[in-house]
Amino acid sequence: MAEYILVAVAWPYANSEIHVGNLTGSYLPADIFARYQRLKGNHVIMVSGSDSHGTPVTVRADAEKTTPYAVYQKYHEGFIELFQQAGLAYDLFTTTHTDNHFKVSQAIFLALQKNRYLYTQKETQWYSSAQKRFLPDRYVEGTCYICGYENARGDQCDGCGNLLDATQLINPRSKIDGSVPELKETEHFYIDLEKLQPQIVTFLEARQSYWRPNVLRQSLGQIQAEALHGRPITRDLDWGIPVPIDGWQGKCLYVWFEAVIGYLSAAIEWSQLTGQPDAWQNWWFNPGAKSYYFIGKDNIPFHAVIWPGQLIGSGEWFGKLFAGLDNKYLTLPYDVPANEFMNLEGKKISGSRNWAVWGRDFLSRYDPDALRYYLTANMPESRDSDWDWQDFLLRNNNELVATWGNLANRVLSFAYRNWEGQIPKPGEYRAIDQQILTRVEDGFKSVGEHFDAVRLRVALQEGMSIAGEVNKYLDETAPWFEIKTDKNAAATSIYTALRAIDSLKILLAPFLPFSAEKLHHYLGYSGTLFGEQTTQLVGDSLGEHRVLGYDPQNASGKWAPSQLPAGQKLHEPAPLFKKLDEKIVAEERERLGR
RNA sequence: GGCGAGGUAGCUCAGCGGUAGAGCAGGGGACUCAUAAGCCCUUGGUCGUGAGUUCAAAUCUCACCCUCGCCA
Repeated sequence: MAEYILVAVAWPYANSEIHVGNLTGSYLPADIFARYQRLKGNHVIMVSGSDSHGTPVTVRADAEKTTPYAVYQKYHEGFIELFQQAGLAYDLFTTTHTDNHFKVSQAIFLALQKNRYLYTQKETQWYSSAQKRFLPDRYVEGTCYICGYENARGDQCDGCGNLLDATQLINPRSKIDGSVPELKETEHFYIDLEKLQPQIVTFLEARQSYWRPNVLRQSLGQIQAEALHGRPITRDLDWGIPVPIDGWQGKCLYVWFEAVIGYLSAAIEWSQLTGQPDAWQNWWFNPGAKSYYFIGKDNIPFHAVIWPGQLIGSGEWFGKLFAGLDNKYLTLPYDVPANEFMNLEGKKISGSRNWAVWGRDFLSRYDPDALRYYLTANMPESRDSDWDWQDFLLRNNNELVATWGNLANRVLSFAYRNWEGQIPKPGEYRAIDQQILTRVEDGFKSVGEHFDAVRLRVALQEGMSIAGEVNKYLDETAPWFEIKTDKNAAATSIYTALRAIDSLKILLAPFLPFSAEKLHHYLGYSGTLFGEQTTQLVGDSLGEHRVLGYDPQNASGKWAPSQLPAGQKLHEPAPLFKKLDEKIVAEERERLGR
């Protein structure tokens, strides 16, 4: 029976470009997983969007003498362009700056309040009278009250490494304009995580048998070591979602609180845009639906602890307030397969120092499947990994091109040339033919199991090792000899090999969608394996936002072994991948850090 | 500072109590359908450091060092 699968993907912050570390950390694994689930015939929605609010966007806007709105729009457009080029097939990639998201976030806030999981608390914070706004801790600099270091940030001192209480800084000054701030009292809403803790623990315990150990320790382990405490969910800011309470003008929901709600609001927006307004409930009000959250390790506490807390705390009230339905509870995360980080040439990726491989820049010189292959083969699933240009070159040339691309190409071109451009008709299968076909067909089970457990590296490895065995099969049957003496035997070998690559095409399609479509075409099929990426401009009271979508209508790929029909007309084949020149290694390294 | 993850062949990683494994790179060989790709054979490691438990430790315990994340 088809399952409802929600693929929830981290929301990129709309104040910087996306680099390969971001891609391999969450966006790419999510897409690979979603494509697999689509091939399986499950009901998949993959959603995310630009995280558009918060101080960093405002600060950049000030620096560039523009508006936060313009800053977020600029990066948002760039994200959509990149995701199209990289084949990241979101059912909806939207933004947090929409009427819909505002409404949904406010409803979650109110539901938490109805259930008495919110409280307010007064505190003092640095206030810039010059700018007429409160300053977040990290935008205040001053002398460290512990070590005397003069350029300590409000949240942490780079001199002694201690975390600081910003209000105790000596000689404070605004990092934004250098003005001297003053302490001022302010009041904020808090989410009562202490009260939610027992339910959060129950939620985590129910999932500990299959969650990744690093995720479990950062969530359940952390809580067991140290109890949860309340956390502020509002800020003194005007760029964001207003607190939906009278008398709270000028305050907004804290970004971390509202951005995660995007997983829910994006599903709702997707329903509306596709003309099925209640469809989101199949994922969000369905205890049988499975939601997978693809995020980086820095986000584990938010997704494995606090977000479930927000959902649990909303209880029945979200359904009542937002949809007028009783007795509906929001679906809790099924899995949070968080990845570690990717470094670059042995050093931490740093955007500000340009120590990064940027997604769009990379794709202006190389193909998306080459990127997807390397990032999957090297995905930081269980520990930090490293992007190394030499390694990229070697893996591209020796694995992707040599093992898989060359296999497809040698089989296709041999068939095309010797059987008038058609799939040859095989004779009786010999033991060796049966053996390789069984091996390939078993791949749907073995690779599938790895996918189900979100072990993408191993899934790819298994697929590639099957490709290796088909190469061996060809060497053993040697159809280029057979054809000289027994064309029928050669036809059997080549048909078998074609059928094997037809299956491998599907096994590898989630990783390598562009070349899989090419191969699908060369093999003479007319449809496409996957649907199409689309964009559209949506208007609401906050302005216009472009969204990236996915139209599955023409998707014909199925997670099942090949039934390749003999006699089918082939299209003239060409290599699936490009071999790269050794000189790119030095060239690319030269660009870094400049 | 507290919690957590990781440190195994040149590179990427698996193994997690019982004579060190895979892929790629390196070396050699037979072939030629193929993007000089594929196939066969092969070199290579005192498993971060030090100590302990055990008949036996990469695998368990403790300390320390290095990298990374989270929290206050």
